[in-house]
Amino acid sequence: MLEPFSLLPPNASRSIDMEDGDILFRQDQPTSGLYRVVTGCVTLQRSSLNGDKLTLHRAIADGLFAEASIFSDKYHCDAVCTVPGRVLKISKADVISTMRTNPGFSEGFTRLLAVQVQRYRAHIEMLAIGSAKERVIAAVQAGYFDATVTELATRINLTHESCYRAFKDLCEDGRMIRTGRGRYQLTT
Amino acid sequence: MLEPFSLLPPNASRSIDMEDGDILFRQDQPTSGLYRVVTGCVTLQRSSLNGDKLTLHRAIADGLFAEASIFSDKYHCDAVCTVPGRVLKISKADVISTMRTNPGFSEGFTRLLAVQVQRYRAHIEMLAIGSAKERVIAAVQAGYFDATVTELATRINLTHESCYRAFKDLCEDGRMIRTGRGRYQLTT
DNA sequence: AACATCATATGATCCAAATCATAAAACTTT
DNA sequence: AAAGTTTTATGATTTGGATCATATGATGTT
Repeated sequence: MLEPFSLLPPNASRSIDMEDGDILFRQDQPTSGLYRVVTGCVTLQRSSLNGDKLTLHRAIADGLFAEASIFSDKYHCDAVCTVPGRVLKISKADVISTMRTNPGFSEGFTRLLAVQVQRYRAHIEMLAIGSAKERVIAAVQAGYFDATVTELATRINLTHESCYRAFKDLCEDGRMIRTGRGRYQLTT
Repeated sequence: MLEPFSLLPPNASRSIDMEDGDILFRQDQPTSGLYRVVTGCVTLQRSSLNGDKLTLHRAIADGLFAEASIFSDKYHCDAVCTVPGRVLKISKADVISTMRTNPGFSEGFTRLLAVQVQRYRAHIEMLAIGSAKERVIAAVQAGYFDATVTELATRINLTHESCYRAFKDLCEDGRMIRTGRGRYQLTT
């Protein structure tokens, strides 16, 4: 995918190192930009009236967050660093002005969001699959199994134990084959 | 939310009645537009090499689908009617030309997608909540409980039985109150 | 080289949600 | 008014995934 943010002026983004617990923005603060995670993790959360926190998103490497801030006066949640690392802050003013002057950027940004919508929908359908085995199959078909079994498991709301067992059972069923330690692939 | 599609020329969309099993488009067909469901349900699915189908999305009343077709030459999945009803087909050519000539439309469309991304992320985090009771609480806080308990249950991947029991337990815990038959609301 | 950490892997046990069953109230439809 | 359907509701039972425990190979650090 073409990266629309490369079309922004060179000084539109700023690198920010973050420590555990650092707050990038708070709910109701005026919006100043969107972010891209380079390393680490940022958790977006909203505090309810009584005090308990609702996690809205956890952004990890290469993930954008607060895209909607471009269209809003205030951030609608808090952004807290939960794994130390680095983020790129992308200036709202620059995004807006570039959107108005550069149709390529505007279209690229819109496409990027459209593709994300597509992926999230597919992901939500995958999470609706009741059986661990079938969910693992769907996830592998969707190309989710690019790294470790543990990471795959977390992504599809399974424990790593259940995920290993699903792989094992699927191999016994002949629907997958073990190609090495922690390596499984679909048959057919 | 402002409805960007109201900015399209009057003849940009076309109403289509659909019966169960009707196919609105097939994978690899050239893209001609995106759709809005008026009534009924359209399932987007991709057929894998062996033959079994992977559901990517089920669009219901007021839901848009195939937004990414605007940026793609071919549909990347099949769209099949699974509950009879009616859809509005929105012409790709008109969307593209309006995006290029009307900044308000372009911005509105982008915002619409950004808000959807936001919602889907929050939804995915909600589905990661292990306990039925906590998931129900999060769903109610997010404003999901606007209709029936059964509908809420389906949205958050619970059976209606488990959802009723969660409500009951939460009332016993004093975290919710029953305000009538099938009516529950948060305390605090 | 020694040590720590992480991913892989599987066995044993537990438990919460699914499933199955039933029923009454509410609401459609005929 | 009767019949059918949907929603609400809860009890009994089952089961699949979570949890807990353990171990080994791989990787990374001092």
